[in-house]
Amino acid sequence: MKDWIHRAIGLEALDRQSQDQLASLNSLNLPLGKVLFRPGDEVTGFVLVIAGRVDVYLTGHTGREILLYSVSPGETCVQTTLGLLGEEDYSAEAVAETDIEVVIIPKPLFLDLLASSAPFRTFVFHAFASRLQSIMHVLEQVAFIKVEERLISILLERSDESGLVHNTHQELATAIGTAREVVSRRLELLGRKGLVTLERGNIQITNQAGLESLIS
Amino acid sequence: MKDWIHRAIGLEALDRQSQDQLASLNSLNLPLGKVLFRPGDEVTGFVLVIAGRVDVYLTGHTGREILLYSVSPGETCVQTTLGLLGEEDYSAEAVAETDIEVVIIPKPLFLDLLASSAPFRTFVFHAFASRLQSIMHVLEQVAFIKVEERLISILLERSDESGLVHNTHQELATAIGTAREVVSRRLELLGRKGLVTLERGNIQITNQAGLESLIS
DNA sequence: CTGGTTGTGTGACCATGTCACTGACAAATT
DNA sequence: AATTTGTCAGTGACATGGTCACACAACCAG
Repeated sequence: MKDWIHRAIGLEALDRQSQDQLASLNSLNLPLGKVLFRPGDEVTGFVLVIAGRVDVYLTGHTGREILLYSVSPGETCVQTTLGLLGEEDYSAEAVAETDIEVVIIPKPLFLDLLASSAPFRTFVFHAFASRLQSIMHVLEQVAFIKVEERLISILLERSDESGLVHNTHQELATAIGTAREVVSRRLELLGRKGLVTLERGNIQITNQAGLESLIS
Repeated sequence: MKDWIHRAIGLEALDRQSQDQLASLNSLNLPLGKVLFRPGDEVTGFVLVIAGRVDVYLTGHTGREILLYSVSPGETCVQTTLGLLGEEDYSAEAVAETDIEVVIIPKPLFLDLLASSAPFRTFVFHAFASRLQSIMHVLEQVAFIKVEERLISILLERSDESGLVHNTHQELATAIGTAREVVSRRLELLGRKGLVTLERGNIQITNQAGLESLIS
């Protein structure tokens, strides 16, 4: 039994037979910054993240990007599933945000498992459902929620215990689907209100309660 | 064998056993305007549209709405699948845009079919995949494409042979995720350019080529 | 015909996205 | 140590888009 199966959160519940079928696959280690796929690439297998984090972005023709979702260990990239089931090529871009370890299940084995293993099916369906949910959430945010609110949410979400957010303005802008300048201006306003302090490359939250009171 | 199974595009390819299991269900006729579900409703079954059209909207807190997708005969509402598989309640609203005929497959039977019938599984997966794709398309439009372009697209898409679009400004606004006033203004501009003429309740395209030249 | 309802037009105003820069800072190189 | 290069952040000007508050016109039912 390959080590990665034990470490693949969500898969340890798999039936014996499926585990055996997966046992022949080896996991790959890839470095931070590695692009797993780009728009237009053909889908060749089902990507499962074992360790690290992969972010999936949608890119507009202007070059602006928006974060669709992050893939954590034990999760899969739905784009992949989409391609395998719907015969569509990728329309988004996936980038390793940390060093990562992934397993790629080739299309034939994937389809085979899907047909033969109820637990695997459940795993795939649930992944699918939760991604769709989260993409709808992104859509809701972009379509209906003001930048300030989205910005505050992402700041709170990404801050560590001491309230430090280690992100550039550009990264935050991408995460919430707006332009860098807009983030800069908003952050400056939040700074003036005494809620955050700014330095190159990171933002320090100085009044978390104050920020929380500004969102829904 | 119930009549609706013959008329359910996409399901006639189903295996015999599944058809038998479905045969006990009756289709429902519902009138235009009927709300199939609202945000927060619990998901009780898998909804399959046999005839007519159902539109699914996402509603923001401001009351503004955006069209996620339309469900045509033979298609299903993914929201439903999402709820059945992910245990989430509905987050969108589905409204019958015409008189409709639908079949509701109760959750237990749905799960049963999913486990036992490969064709049914394929059907569900493909529906799922294509919806996800289309929702990503909506997100892309809303996040990156200007209103004028989206408006022209929807006009061309909804015009009949003679170039008539039978929609109110509000309906168009909802379809592309903007406000009615914005549509009114844009249409007026298009009118001034001699590309369309406006009347209460519909828009007549007078220069299709001209419109087409304005989009990507 | 008349009052209610629905669809449209408009001005004002703020929020956001884009463009074109400037300057600040840091790491790598002379 | 000085210089170059690349990344980050700040800023003004401007166009587009979203919201609010109305006015008004067209339609429908009684």
